[in-house]
Amino acid sequence: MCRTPLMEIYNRLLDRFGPQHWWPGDTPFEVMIGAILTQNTNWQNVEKAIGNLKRADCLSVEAMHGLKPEQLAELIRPAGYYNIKARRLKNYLDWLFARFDGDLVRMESADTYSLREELLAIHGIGAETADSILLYALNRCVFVVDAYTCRVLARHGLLEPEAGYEQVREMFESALPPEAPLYNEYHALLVRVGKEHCKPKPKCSGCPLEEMPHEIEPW
DNA sequence: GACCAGGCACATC
DNA sequence: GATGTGCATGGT
Repeated sequence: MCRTPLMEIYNRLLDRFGPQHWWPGDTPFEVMIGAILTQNTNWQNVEKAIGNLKRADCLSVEAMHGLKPEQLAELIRPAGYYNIKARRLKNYLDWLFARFDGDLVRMESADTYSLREELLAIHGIGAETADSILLYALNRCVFVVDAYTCRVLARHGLLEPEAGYEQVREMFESALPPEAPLYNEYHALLVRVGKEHCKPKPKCSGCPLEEMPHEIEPW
């Protein structure tokens, strides 16, 4: 059994919270759209926006691509930053059509890291959004780092305060077996424990990582 | 009313 | 390269 600190943390979180069944989304496309809509936004607000898109029958590659930016903005208004996000969604859809003719099946055949580079080149798609799409929509073995990941690890002294996104991602990917279901569950668990026990302020309480075994130390 | 939420791009120094 | 700012809704 793998006993690295990061695996130990994972096992603790899984014991405490159980499987999180992420990402909430019915289809890979819905997951992709949710990844963009949730940028710096509460998931509850994203659900309202996705609900609007579904009711308008616009939660498909073709339908959304056919919307004008202002129409899309109105539908996603509850998710906040709606003008910016409408533009970002359009940029993503434009790329999907330019690169794969809007066909997600064709997207599946692309290499993970060349796909990652292409996603990062889209205006409005940053590292976390790209990796969320790769892991949660396409089941690629890429660890998603987010604000919760950094906050939880930093709060427990497991991260250098100045660690950047790529550094944290590589830390996880080099410490864990390369299994997408593991990455999926781990990130979801970090969000869960972050939401419930690691508020920005005051300090966290009742966190299952508070009483880590002695052998688990910062690296 | 203040704070927070599963970022990102851009301006400025 | 580091730091600050705009983008915006909705829940607590």
